[in-house]
Amino acid sequence: MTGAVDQPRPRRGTTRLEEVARAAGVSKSTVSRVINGEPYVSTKAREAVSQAITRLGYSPNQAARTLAGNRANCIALVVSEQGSRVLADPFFAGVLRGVHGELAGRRVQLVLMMSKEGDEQDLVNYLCGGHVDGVLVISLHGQDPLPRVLADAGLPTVVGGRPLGAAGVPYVDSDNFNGALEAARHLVSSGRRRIGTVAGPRDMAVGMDRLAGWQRGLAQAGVPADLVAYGDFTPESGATAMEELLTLDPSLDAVFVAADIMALGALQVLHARGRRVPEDVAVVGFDDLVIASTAVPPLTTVRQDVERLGRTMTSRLMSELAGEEDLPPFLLLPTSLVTRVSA
Amino acid sequence: MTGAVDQPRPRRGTTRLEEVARAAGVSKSTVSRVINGEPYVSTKAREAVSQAITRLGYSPNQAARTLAGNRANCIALVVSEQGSRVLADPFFAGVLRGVHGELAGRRVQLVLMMSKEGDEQDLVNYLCGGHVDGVLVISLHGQDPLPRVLADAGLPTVVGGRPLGAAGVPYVDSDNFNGALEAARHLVSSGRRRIGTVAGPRDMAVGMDRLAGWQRGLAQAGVPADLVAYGDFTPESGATAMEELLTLDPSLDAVFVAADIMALGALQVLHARGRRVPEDVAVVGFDDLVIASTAVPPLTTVRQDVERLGRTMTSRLMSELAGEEDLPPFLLLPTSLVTRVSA
DNA sequence: GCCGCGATTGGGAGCGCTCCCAACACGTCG
DNA sequence: CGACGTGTTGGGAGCGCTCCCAATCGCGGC
Repeated sequence: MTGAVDQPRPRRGTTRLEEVARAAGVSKSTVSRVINGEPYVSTKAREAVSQAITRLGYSPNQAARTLAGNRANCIALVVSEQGSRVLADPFFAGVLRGVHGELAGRRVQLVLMMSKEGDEQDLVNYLCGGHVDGVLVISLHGQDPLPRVLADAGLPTVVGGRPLGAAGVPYVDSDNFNGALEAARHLVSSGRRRIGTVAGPRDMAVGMDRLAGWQRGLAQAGVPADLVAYGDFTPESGATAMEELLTLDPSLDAVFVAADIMALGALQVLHARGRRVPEDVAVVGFDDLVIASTAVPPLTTVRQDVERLGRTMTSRLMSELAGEEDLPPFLLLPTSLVTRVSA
Repeated sequence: MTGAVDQPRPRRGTTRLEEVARAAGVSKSTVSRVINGEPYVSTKAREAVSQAITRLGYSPNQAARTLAGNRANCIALVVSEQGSRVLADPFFAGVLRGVHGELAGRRVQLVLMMSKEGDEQDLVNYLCGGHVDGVLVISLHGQDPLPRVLADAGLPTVVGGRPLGAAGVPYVDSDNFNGALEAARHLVSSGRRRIGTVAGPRDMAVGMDRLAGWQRGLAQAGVPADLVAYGDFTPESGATAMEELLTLDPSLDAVFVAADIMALGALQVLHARGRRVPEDVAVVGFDDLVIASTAVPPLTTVRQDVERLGRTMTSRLMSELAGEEDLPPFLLLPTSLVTRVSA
């Protein structure tokens, strides 16, 4: 009916904890203690159990542990499906790698969930239903209420990227503001004076933070920050925004594009309009995607370490789950300017 | 000790099946039947239960279902960490989206696992330990024994991308051969005669299949297929291979690059060597990544639908889990040439 | 009017594990 | 010398669900 797995295959020949106990000549309790690294087990018993486990190829039944222990040994990574998929791809893959790397060695599984329009309630029910110990949310669009809801339900939650609609929920983000600030300074210090920006969407913190950094950088240098166009993290929107900027001020001599993927579109337009990069117009991107180095010309950009973002989110969550106190309400990861040819 | 979650929080206030039963005025059994869409429930009872579920926000405890039902309601997506990460990114994200989309509506969770050097045995133990009902493997490198091992252990397994080392395990792949064939034909029919290729690694089926398709295409036209250089699905390797080809035959007038990401490197080299694209050298890529359209010039390429690959893998696996018989041993998904500027 | 059979329902035994508690073996201390 | 720790062990009650089996309810046919 639901299309679920409905073929109840015969019980697989899994070795059970009890068999390990028998093989090691101890009780179930002792085996359990060894598995969970608890104290109060003699060295002798511990070794006997370890050997039995290896010999039998025993792997504890997660479902049973979860059920009995009231602990899922499992965290969820939730991705809001809304927002630009284009942005999502390399970003998401990087975060995922970080999350997974940080989880390696801990006996914690990762389940992946994507929130879709309409099934938010199902998602919340599931997450709050004790199936997971904590949640990592990658919130792509601004006012997503999900982190707030989860946190209010008492479920440990860490958000990737500053959430606009969930003040108070711990988050980890790249230092978008200072990255953009550095980009602006770089352009100013290389003698540019009419500096525009292709900003990200107004409803995303990442867009606003990079815009704010750019503004501050120009303001500090006494350069006007009036050339602003908005895109949505697609190449096409980058192209459109670039055309807007050229219309606003044909004498523009530099542009900070708030994402490499949009910078590709911008470069195309500059190319088509006969502007040489970097001679006529300098371009700085953001993210340092793989393709930044193969752009024509190779793109100067602000590097953010997305994999580290994933790792940091995870370790922050695990610390909370381990009961650590006085954890920071947010963490900002450093960004750095990568100078190539375009600026 | 293991760094696992070790704070046994107090039991969360989850509503249980029994409470639903009481609220609906029926027995646990009846509620269970409703949840699982089983027959032999009166309309009246079914409705009462449904209402109670909604009202109480009930979500069944997966751990308990798994434990009792001997069925995990969960499949694993395993990614071999080896192989090019660059290739992995957009490919992986696309597959994942497909898998997830296909799973939507089925009560099946997706857990993500990456195989790392050294912990293969743990992975196999875990997967074969009854924690998952089936496995999707994205096998990036050639002779990975994992699919074979899983299949031999009786665990339903579907591989994404033709596996070299696991004959007999069902797989889904894009039709790399015919895609490359079409690319070669396109180049021939546009008058090119010295056509090279930047092939993928020799130990990956995707590399060999695309190479074979290109060879066949040229052979059918009576054009020599002697200009071959190999890359590893990174832009840098694409650049190096392109230089090789130019050295092999400076009069080359077209190149089929077996991946867009390598094509970017190739374009850079052609640019640097003063060859105009497509006037002097035509370039066809493969994959149709987002960045293909923003390359300079926009890249003609063979499109493969990675998301559909993920969907197809999943539905194939679910069919098997549902006990369907006579399922195809493999499935090839069509590819199509997307003509832009570069060829 | 009684029987049989299909449609429905309820009861309860586990699934494999964790965790609480009691039991025991040694010391040491008063 | 007995009371009292500290370290170590085993036993057994559930965790929330599924699934088997038995009980019940109609209802048409003989």
